[in-house]
Amino acid sequence: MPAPATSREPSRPRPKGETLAVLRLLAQLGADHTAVVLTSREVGERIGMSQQAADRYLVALEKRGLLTRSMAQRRQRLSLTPAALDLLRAEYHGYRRLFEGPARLTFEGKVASGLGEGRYYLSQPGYVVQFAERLGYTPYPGTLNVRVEGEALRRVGLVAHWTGIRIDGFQASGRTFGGATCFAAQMNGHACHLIHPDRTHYKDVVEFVAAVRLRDALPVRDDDTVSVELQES
Amino acid sequence: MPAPATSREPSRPRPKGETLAVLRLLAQLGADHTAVVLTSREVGERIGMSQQAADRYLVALEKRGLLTRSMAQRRQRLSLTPAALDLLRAEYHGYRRLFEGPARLTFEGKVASGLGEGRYYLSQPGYVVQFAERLGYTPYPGTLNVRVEGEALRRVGLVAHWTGIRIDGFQASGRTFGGATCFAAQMNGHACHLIHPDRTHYKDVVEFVAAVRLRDALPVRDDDTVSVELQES
DNA sequence: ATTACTAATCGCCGAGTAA
DNA sequence: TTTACTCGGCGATTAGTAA
Repeated sequence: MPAPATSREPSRPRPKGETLAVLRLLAQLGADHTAVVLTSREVGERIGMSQQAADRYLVALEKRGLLTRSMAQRRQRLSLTPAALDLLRAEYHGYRRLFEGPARLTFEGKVASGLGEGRYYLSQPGYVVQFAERLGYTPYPGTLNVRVEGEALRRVGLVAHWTGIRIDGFQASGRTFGGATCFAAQMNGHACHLIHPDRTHYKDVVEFVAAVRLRDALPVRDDDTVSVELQES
Repeated sequence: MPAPATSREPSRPRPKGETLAVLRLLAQLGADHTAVVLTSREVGERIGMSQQAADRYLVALEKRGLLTRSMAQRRQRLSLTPAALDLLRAEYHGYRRLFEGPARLTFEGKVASGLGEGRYYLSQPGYVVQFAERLGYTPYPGTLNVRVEGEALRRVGLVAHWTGIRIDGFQASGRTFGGATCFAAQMNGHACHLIHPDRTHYKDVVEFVAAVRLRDALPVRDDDTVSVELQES
């Protein structure tokens, strides 16, 4: 019998030991946006470990795809990968929440027409039962898509690190349906939820569900600009 | 021959292993403001370690003065000490600076008369030479004291975690002069520096130096309200 | 000088268990 | 049940070097 599908997909295994310290040091020295020239000895000194240990961390980080090393025989040029920055940002957000409380975010976007996928997914009982239970309502069977551009897109990407309401993936009809995380939102003042699928590949469109058909309730049509307020839970 | 006095006093030894993870977990569960009842097994589960390892961490944290445990024989009530929160806040600030850049802070306070100590310290050559070299000017031999109250006092306390311009301690005339950290500031629009001595015991008065006598340059007198803008470097 | 391998050592983890 | 000790094992770290 397989394990229950209650696993929380987006909670990565916590990086162990001084891995984060090394990544943070490199980021502080600018390896997040430019290549940085450092010897393993220098890295070790700053973290408080031997040259050998520092070197092993650097090698391990490269193997895990968190660090790019271009070895110039003498010295190595180090730069962090986007995955490493994601890791650091998740860590940052964990601390931020401690001292600043749940995050909020306001952005604007334009209503876009989807491909009708939303209706298909939101008619799957596996999703409906979870939405009803965890959001407190049965969503209207269809999503409202909002296209986000430019700087706002980057900000909206931060929700990937937020804690929200989990919707678990499941198997049905011989295929797999992925999980997602939901965040309470107000669109033009109307309560709804942003749906952030686990398998998101940095799109410029975000999806919303609500108890009613948002296009009628707001009301809005394609290309109308809407204002969204998000709240971490 | 002793080591050069260039040591940076306020950089603590980095906590090792999963110490920070345990502290952060406890803070997330509310141990920062209330006592939290948790078994060592529960702590271990959440961090991903055994009951024994978690227990060792709890015992070690208590020994280091970071955690208060009131053992009720069956279960322990855990609460973090201010020192632990300081540690977490320092960690938070390190990450914050990565993603948000140097911190800024604006507050108001009232000009207060000091005890004339400022003049004494600022006439010590050991300080003067460092100020001249690292601040870029020879300060007027006297500090302007500003009294801060209420919520602003808490915010000003955050500079303890900032990175600033170091002034190192030294020995002279048979006594010890402590180090300090300086931060660029604007008081009522006039450039100056806030001096944060290493040995500060949460006072409600902060000291400023400038190239000229600030009381004349602004001008201000005792009990006048001044507005200060701080900038991390 | 570097990086990074090997060997010896250290220390942390988890199992077992006492109180 | 708890907390928390001892002990065996193994992964991590450092010293010594090779390249």
